[in-house]
Order: sequence, then structure tokens, then C-alpha cells
Amino acid sequence: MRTHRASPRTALPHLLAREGLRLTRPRRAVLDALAESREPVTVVEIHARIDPPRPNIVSVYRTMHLLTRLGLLRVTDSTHGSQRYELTEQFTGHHHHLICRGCGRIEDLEGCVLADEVLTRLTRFVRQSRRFQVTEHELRLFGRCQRCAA
Amino acid sequence: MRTHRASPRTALPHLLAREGLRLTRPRRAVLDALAESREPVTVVEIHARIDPPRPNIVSVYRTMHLLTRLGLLRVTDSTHGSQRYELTEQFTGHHHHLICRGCGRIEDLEGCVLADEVLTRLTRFVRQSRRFQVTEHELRLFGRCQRCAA
DNA sequence: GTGTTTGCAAACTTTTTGCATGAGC
DNA sequence: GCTCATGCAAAAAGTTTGCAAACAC
Repeated sequence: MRTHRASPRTALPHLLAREGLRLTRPRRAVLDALAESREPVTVVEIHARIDPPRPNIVSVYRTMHLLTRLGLLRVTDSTHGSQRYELTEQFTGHHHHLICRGCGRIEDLEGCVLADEVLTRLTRFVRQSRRFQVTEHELRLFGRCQRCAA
Repeated sequence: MRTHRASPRTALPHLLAREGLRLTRPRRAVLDALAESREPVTVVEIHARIDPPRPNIVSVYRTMHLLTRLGLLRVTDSTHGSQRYELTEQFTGHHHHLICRGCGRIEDLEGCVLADEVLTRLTRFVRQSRRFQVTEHELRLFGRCQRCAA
């Protein structure tokens, strides 16, 4: 059991205050819905998971942008239609994704299979040969989930 | 220099004929534009790269779907708005992506850093623990390109 | 009370669909 | 000639913007 992982509910008030921004009901509702999701979600999904009275979906779009700017959220896969977001790794822990080619569903896969040494070497190689500074990596495994394999 | 990589121009006629489908001017034009692209592209980009008389963009959308169904194309990243496609690895060779968090630009990174042994072990683990059959993997390195680092 | 945020309406962008005309085989 | 494919128009889906009213601090 891990107790050292940061909580987005705790982090948000401070980040907002620092920029003179406000902790409102829609923002709290969006963050709560995000915190309960164990896989990347769309704006429409988050909106649907908030129980009435729901904020307008436009406010959900705006909140997702804000949380992304503040570093709580990041954009991940969007292989089926719309943009998907997930909490950044300070809140979820480092993990990768299983993506079904059949139904598009995304599952989290805890942990990382890439040895530190491999990543360090790769990061240095890319920086020197391509002038590209790596800050994060993501491994996605595509295939068929149990249901779609049938 | 590699001469053993398959060519999509060669593969398409046969795949179409097999299903009673036709090799038309728009389909040839789209495939040619794809073959010239070294990074994942959007429908709008492909449409723009075809020199006039251009097919209607709706035909480009339909052709992209068709090529995907036939296994020549696959959907990759769409972290900035619209869907991106690239030729499958039988045509491009196995590679990974560098994605700039600043401008969204995607570059190809040739080759694979994951040892076969690691992949085999991972595939087996995921199949047994999650009933998920892995068919492909993709490693994405996020960060800052030279221009956006400035 | 002041300035930020929200909701609503509307614009915009991307993608899909229906249908009559045109073109491969 | 028989179908399949295209173009055009329009609809649908996803996302962004402007502005007056409402709320957090």
C-alpha cells in the first residue's frame, strides 16, 4: 500500500491561489471525477460522470485546459475520435497503456518495463543526435482485449 | 540501403482486386502522398499535398479508412486536434516517435530500443494476467524539439 | 466590491452520411 | 453494362469563443 502518492485534490487549491484563480464548484467536480478514473477519459465522459446539477460541458472543456496548464493533467491517446486526458504521473504513478484495436478501450498497466539504464542511454542519444530533450515517455501496447478477441 | 521493404504502391492493386474494389485516381494519389511522408499525417495534410486537380477531401477520408481496413495504414497519435495516420510497419520498418509538447510536431525515430526478450516477457505477462493479446507496441518520447526549447 | 468564472448561444473544425452522377473493370 | 467510387451538400460530432450574469475571495 502506497501513501506517498500526491493527491490532486490537495494540490489544486494551492496552484490556483498562486495565480489568483478560484476554486469553484465545477472545478472541484471535474477534478473529483478525474480522480476516480483509472484510465484516460474524454471531456464527454467526465461530464457524464458528474452527478447533477452538472456544470455546462463548456466549463468542463475549460477546466481540462486549465488543469493541463497547471500540470495536473496531460493529453494522452485519442485514437478513437476525441481527446483523452489523464492525471499526470505524480498522481497516478508511472504506468503504460493497453489499447484494444477492436473497441478502442484503454486499460492501465502499472509500472514500467524499461530499465532506467535503457532510458538514460536513449535520452542522451536523442538529445545529441536530434536536439530533442526528452521529458517523458509512454509505451503503448496495441492488440485485442478479451471481448474483442472472441 | 534496404531493398527488401514492401512498397504500398505494389501491394494495393492486389488487395483491392481481391475484394472486387477498384484502383482509382483518388486512391492512387492518396497512397502516393502517404508514401512520401516520413511522419504521421492528417487527412488535411494529405489532401493539401496532392497536386491539382485534387480529389474531394471526403474521398481522402474514405480512402484513409479503406487503407486502414486493408492493413496498409494505421492510426497513430492525435494529440493536437485531428487524427494522424501512418503506413504500417511492413512499409516503414519498425520505429518510434518523438513528440514535441510545444508545437505538437512528430518525428520518426528509426529502430527499436526494446530488447526482444523484454517484449516477449511483457507480451506473455499481459496475455496471462489481463487476457490481452498484444500485436504491436509503440514507444513515444515526449519533450521539446530544438525550436521549442529556445 | 472587484475580478474571475460560468452558462448560454453561436461559431468553427473535423468527420461522417445520403444520394445522384461518373468511372473502373 | 454492372457496380463501385466520387463529388457535393448537409448533418453530426467535437471544440472554441464572446458576452452578460453569477460567484469566489
